[in-house]
Amino acid sequence: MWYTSVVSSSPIPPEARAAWAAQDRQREARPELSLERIVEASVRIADADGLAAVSMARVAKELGFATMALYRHVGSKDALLVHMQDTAYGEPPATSPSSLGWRDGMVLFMRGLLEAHLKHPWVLEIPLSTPPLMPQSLKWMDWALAVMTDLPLEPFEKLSTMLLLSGYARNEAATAAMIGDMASPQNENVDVDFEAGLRTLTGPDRLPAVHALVMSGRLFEMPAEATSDDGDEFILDFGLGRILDGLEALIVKRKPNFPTV
Amino acid sequence: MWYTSVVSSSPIPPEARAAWAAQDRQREARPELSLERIVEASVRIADADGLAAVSMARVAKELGFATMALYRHVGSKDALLVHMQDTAYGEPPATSPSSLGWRDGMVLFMRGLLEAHLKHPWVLEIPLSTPPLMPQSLKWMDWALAVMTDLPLEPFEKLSTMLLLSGYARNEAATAAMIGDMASPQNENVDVDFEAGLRTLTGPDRLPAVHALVMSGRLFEMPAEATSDDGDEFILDFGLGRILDGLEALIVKRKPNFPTV
DNA sequence: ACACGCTGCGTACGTCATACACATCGAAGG
DNA sequence: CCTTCGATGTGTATGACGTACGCAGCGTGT
Repeated sequence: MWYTSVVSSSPIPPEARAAWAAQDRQREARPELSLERIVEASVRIADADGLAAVSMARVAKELGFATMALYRHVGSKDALLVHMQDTAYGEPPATSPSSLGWRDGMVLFMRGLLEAHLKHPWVLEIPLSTPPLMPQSLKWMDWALAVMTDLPLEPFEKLSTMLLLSGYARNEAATAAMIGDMASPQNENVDVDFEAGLRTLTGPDRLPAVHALVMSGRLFEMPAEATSDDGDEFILDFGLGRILDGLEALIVKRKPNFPTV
Repeated sequence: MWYTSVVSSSPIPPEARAAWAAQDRQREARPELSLERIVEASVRIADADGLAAVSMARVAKELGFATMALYRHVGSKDALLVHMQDTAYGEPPATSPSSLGWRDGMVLFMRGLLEAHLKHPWVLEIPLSTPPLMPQSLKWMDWALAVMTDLPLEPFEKLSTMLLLSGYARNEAATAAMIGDMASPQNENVDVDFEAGLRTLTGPDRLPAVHALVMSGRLFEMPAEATSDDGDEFILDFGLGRILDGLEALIVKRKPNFPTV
């Protein structure tokens, strides 16, 4: 209290003070700290150097602020991670969901989420800890539910379907990160280490089923038939095809004449 | 060198030295440090106090050794986490996989893995970073592949199916941890917070599809029809049913007469 | 003119993984 | 029996990290 009054009558003349203040303000010409800027910087760091490189200190330095300044906007590092996660999902497809058949729509949904995960692989290191109530999560959710509007499914079933496919996308991304694109269209790009590992760890008596599989020599061979026989579609991920076929089975059981596109 | 000779002719008489050595050996009556004991202690701590409580210091104290002693057996904390993860999976079902129909078998596979995750929820916080070459992972994999031995599927497809279902189990566990058993048979035990959150965050213009769904008031109502009409099966998780139906569709396309049990 | 609240800052603390040098001990080999 | 060696356990020290806390400066409303 008395300290401020001392400062106001300090040897520093008011002009000098104003000049310094202006300089300070210029330094504040950096666009001001905000949650958005913090999250965006964190995502940039994670994209470049991995999630482990995202420390409060590093993020602050990236923005030109002191470490503790971040806490005026984020609460905790865990909160920051949640924001990063949601940001990484990005926007759902621009295509209007109502303009698509349910099958194409759900494929687009899953593929879009998968791409988001591949673009920001570090999301896989952030555990799913909160219910999906964040903005981007909800936008994707809304998009998927819009695709399913007319399907003869209960609300609960639509929600489950959406969770099934988003979970599948996350799993595919994790599998891809682990094994190296085993399930991707171009089947050449296979991490041989996994197969070699299986080969040395198994034997006719040790994990015989795995052994038989890996010894077939065709573990990473895509069945030619797997190309969609609907016509012109490209090769689907195996699991995605199964899930959608299973959904279709339920739909036609409910409404035999329902269009299966 | 000279130091030891000084010790051997130190003021401490040989009897005393022997006595002290014996005492030391008694102290070593603790069963000796080993990878197994370290992992087991870590799992115990995680089960009791969560994964965050698992620090090298805490694990060492639990076993009565010094912190750094652990590094003679584990290499790094990340390695320890991988071991914990694999341990948490436990043993695959005791039931012989060949004694089961493929559908029952795959249900058992998924449910077993799901149970393992629910018993050790912290596995969800450990990212899947290595290809599944650890012992328990491979045992589960072998069990699932054994179930699928006679199915008319390519090796690649069997592997994909197994990954699809194990990933689904992990997702269900994550969803259960987040939302609170939404997809479980007893539909009473629902985390209302999620629904309430959706209700306040959405509106007719804001995320309309989600809004419509949550306003139906029947979001967490299980459709009565979802009880299996195959006969005596209990209510399946929705997603599991879809996946298996999709698999069945592929199977009957390959071999129309193949038994669908 | 002053008080208040908001934002940013600097210091300080406790925790963590882990590098490194050392001690102990049993086994091997002369 | 003495020496050597490799394996195992220990103690200390370091650097990074998240974050509690109190202060400073600015803008706004009285």
